[in-house]
Amino acid sequence: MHFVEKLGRFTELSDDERIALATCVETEKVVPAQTRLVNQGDEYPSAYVIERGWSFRQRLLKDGRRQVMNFLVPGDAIGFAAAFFAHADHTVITMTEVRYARIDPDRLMQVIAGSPRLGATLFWSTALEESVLREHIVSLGQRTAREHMAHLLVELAERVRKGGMPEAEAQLLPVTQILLADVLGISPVHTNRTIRQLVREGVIETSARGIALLDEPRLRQMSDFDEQFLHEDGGPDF
Amino acid sequence: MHFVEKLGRFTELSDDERIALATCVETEKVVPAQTRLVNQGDEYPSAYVIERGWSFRQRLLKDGRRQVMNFLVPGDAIGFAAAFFAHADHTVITMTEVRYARIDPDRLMQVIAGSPRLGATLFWSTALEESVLREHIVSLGQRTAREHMAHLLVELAERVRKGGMPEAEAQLLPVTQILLADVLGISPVHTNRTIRQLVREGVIETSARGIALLDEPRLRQMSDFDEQFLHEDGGPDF
DNA sequence: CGTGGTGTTGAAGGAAATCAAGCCCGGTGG
DNA sequence: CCACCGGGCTTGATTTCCTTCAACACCACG
Repeated sequence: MHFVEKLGRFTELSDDERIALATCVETEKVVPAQTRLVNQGDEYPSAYVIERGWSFRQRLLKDGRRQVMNFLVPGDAIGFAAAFFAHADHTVITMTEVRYARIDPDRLMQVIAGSPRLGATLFWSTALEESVLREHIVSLGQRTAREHMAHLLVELAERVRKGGMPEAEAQLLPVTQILLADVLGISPVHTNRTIRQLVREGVIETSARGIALLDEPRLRQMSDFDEQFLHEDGGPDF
Repeated sequence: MHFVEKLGRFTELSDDERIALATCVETEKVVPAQTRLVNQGDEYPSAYVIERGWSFRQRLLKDGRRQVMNFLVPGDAIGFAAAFFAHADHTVITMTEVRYARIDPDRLMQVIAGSPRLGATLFWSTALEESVLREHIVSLGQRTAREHMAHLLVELAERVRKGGMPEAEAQLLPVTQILLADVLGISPVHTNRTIRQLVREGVIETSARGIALLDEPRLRQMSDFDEQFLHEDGGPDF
């Protein structure tokens, strides 16, 4: 029930609200790495909430270039707003084994109708996601590859910490460098050089399974990380 | 009442809903160009809807670099979701004289509580905005300066067309090249060279007051513009 | 009639892409 | 068992795109 917990972190939910929310959760499912949860161009399948593991959103251009939008960690939602659209404009792929819950959109609508506070809270969590997108825009437009990389790593560490991912998994970002290149909008070769440099400086560490942070304070400093952008400064005001 | 009209384009609103929405609109105000409607770091002032003119959102880094997130055209909303946050993480500045309406958030909340359909519609319009941000990420990450510029121009032409801006204004994007540089994430000099090239090719035209499109089909083609991303394919499904 | 913001263009330097080659490692099949 | 293969990682050399620096023209404005 990460979904209920996540919203509960924003607003103090009553027991009634918790119970009502829980009735929206349908089946839970576990899928292996490299599974497509949503397919660009297809009809939007449904609404989901990630409960365990890593995934990411990507968008393909006609000539094969791809851009990775963001990563999804436990507590993140898929398709709450986007489900309004006829077709998905992006693909969601799992990077590890992932457990997720299907949410019944109609039921959710009913629940919200009964509790505007819940609606506002949901709205809030969408706004938070938008904030992450905006920060990505800033990174792509203004930060150097090095700064962008550092910023991304700190952001993920932060989000994962709040998302209730088990400590062991949270320490390690399970990405290939090719994937990372398409997040940062740079070539795989340059991604590699940037990573190697950060490793030489001792702020990160690489292994076969991914990237681990060694010196988060320095990463924050070199990326000019703004504590405020994940908006820990409060949820909706009632 | 562009606000009501805009939402009305997504969903068939009843007269009651229209009237209820209209009661949320407080004062209307007209401000000159270069006015700050929202200030990064300040408390979020309120919620607004743009009714006439051009503005943009920007975010400043500590060292002075700035990134422009997106442009705001008539019908666009400011601060509906973001007002939940304690502090604004960006600044909004007008580029022309702008007329906007203040929306009473509390009143809006009440109205939504009385009509979940309205809430969903508002939610939908937020999702649409997010879609524009995602496209900006794709452009920054994957497209060349030339492609990005072409894509931006077509996107704005399209949005402005749907936003009910007067034909005369809609034809002209009132930007300085320095501003455009901070949208595209490139230097002013390179922005200039990119523009000059497009002018030489005869697809756009510049004047003291801004940029005008001459050959939209070619711009679409060179930017691989995807008709679908502004999601004309339908609003919320009831 | 200066003055500052904007636009324009050339020249030089730097960041990142591309091209190319070799490595490690896990999987697969002879 | 090991040869082979493919995917990801690493590094050097070269090229391309974009930045930076610099100079000047233009024009709106005080």
